Amino acid sequence: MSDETERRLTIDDVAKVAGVSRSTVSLVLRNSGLVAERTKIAVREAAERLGYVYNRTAAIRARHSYLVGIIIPDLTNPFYSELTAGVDQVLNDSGWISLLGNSWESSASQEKILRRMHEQNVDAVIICPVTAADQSAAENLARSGLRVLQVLRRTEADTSYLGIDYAHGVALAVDHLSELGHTDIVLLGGERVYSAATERYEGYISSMRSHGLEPRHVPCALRRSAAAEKVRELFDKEERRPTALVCFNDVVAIGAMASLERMGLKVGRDVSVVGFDNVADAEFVQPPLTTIDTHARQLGERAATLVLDSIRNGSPMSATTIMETSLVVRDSTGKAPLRS
Amino acid sequence: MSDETERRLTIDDVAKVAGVSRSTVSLVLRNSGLVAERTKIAVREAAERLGYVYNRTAAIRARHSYLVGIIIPDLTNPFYSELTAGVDQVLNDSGWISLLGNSWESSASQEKILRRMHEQNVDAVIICPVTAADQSAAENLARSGLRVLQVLRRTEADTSYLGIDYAHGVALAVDHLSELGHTDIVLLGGERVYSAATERYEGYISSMRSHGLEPRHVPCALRRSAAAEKVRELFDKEERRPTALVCFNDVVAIGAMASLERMGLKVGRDVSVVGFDNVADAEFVQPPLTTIDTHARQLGERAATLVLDSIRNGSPMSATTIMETSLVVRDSTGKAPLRS
DNA sequence: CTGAAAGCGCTTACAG
DNA sequence: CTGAAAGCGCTTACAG
Repeated sequence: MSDETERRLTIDDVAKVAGVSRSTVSLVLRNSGLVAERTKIAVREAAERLGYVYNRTAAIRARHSYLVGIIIPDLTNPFYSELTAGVDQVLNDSGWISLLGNSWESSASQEKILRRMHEQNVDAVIICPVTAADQSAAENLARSGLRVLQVLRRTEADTSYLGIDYAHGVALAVDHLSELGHTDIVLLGGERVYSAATERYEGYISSMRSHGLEPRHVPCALRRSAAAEKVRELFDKEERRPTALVCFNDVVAIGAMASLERMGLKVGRDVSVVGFDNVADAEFVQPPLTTIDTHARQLGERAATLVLDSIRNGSPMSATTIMETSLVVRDSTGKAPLRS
Repeated sequence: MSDETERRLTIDDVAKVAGVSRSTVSLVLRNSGLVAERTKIAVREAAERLGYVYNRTAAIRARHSYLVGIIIPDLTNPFYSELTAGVDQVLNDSGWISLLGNSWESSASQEKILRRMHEQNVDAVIICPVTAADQSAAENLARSGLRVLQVLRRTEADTSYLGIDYAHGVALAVDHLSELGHTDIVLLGGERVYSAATERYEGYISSMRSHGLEPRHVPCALRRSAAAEKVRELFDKEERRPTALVCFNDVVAIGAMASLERMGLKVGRDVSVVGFDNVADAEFVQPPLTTIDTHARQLGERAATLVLDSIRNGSPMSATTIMETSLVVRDSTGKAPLRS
């Protein structure tokens, strides 16, 4: 049928075959109400028969690019892959497609990705900004003229924000442990200073205070291995061993649990551990992890929905949306051991 | 500085300020060697000062779109998120950007994504095709004129392929268990028929035979919960309990282990479990999981590299590339228990 | 080395 | 309802 010369078919080819003008084909392809039903059918048939593929790239005068960027710091963290899957799902269902950017917490690569997405003319970008975001990065974000929704972390940049009530989530964890009789409850994780960390921290401090307990924060990097090591140090010396750990997220909790088991401490009996996120594995580690569910998938879906509504209506997004968390009790938490 | 009327700046604006022609600006932006150094500097300064952002979308005559699609069946599986992170990394480093598509194993949505990526004029697509891929989907893939690289799964579609030596990987697992004295070794997982499943299956069968052992395959869906349930059924009755499980992947293994522990069986002593992939959590579950490392990240990097080389040189990709796996021994495997 | 002109494959008024 | 013309913001020969 077609020659070797791989020329991509154009709207004009379709027009010729269908016996209409280029404008009419264009209208049909975008499903305009202006065109007669018969004409539509003829055009669609011609396009189908020829194997024509619409070239959105050439539609530079169109209102939308149907591209939305999603920038996250670490796709490898199950929380973020879940979030990304949620975003992608909703975008796809609506005819949009996601441009992915994994920044690895590097503000340099975040900047690069952001610019490239801008160049590709994205209709919006959903971004969980890197913790090290310098002022200028934040400024650029707001000034760019891009429609941007920050998620999970809130920087100086004056854009819309979709977040989680971290403070309340941590309070749920502390309340749960306090009810079980724990008094030495350590907050594990979070070295850097950024909103998602300080909100957790403040939630922890104030809920410890409200129970009349003395807070203790042990900062650590958000990797399984770093958490494992920190916990080893923490329990190495006999004195001041906490009886419970509130972890920054499930990844930290899983690292911590592995370390405790290796030291011969039984999680859920000798030491209680609470995670944060309710990642897919949380239910299947040993013992199953008590955690604060942050509903990653729904969060992603929500982010995409907010952004799409705004794109389609040309309306601004609501400035701030906060989602609630919930406590999921499993076996990694139990009654506080008796004081020895 | 700029008015309210959010008109995006064009190359002409830059040209005017820099005092050169539009063509010259275009050449500078693409870093052509044709332009004098002084001119380049002047143009770049003007662009910078104005805050001009290149509009790649309008460059419809350019050779590349700088977009590469990556389509996977489940971003939520840590293996795929690792793979995707690898792809994204390499693409970003080279100035490309990834268009993400999560098909959720649905061939309908795979088709939609593929078409949308084609419409967006991607330079290539890296795809792990859905298992249910019908003939027509595969045909389309090959005929589309798109540059496509299939990864992990090989369909009828006649495109380049980057895969893993699954058969050998499974054989490594069986050899390991056989050396530990196991004879009742079950292959757990893989219901559907597609290359990555049959290759594992064949590797299992032939290596069991070579050890003079009787193979037994227990199909099950590739989710933690499904695996947990299948294992419960399998160990429910006293007779014919296997002493070792070779799992389709780590997700299955983690589900299986959770179930065994719940039944009071000690993994690594009563039952040995081998996973597949060496996912990040494998090292941190209890007990740490013996598994076959499929090097997901490197695989993704390799896929991106193959595709980029082909894009840049306009050369075809090598038809088939197969990567090797390696055995990682941890505590989930141990000597076969004595026959009771 | 640089610019004027034509072109890419669409969309958008506008006329009928 | 449909088509001819102009336009989008770039790139690409081509001339000098």
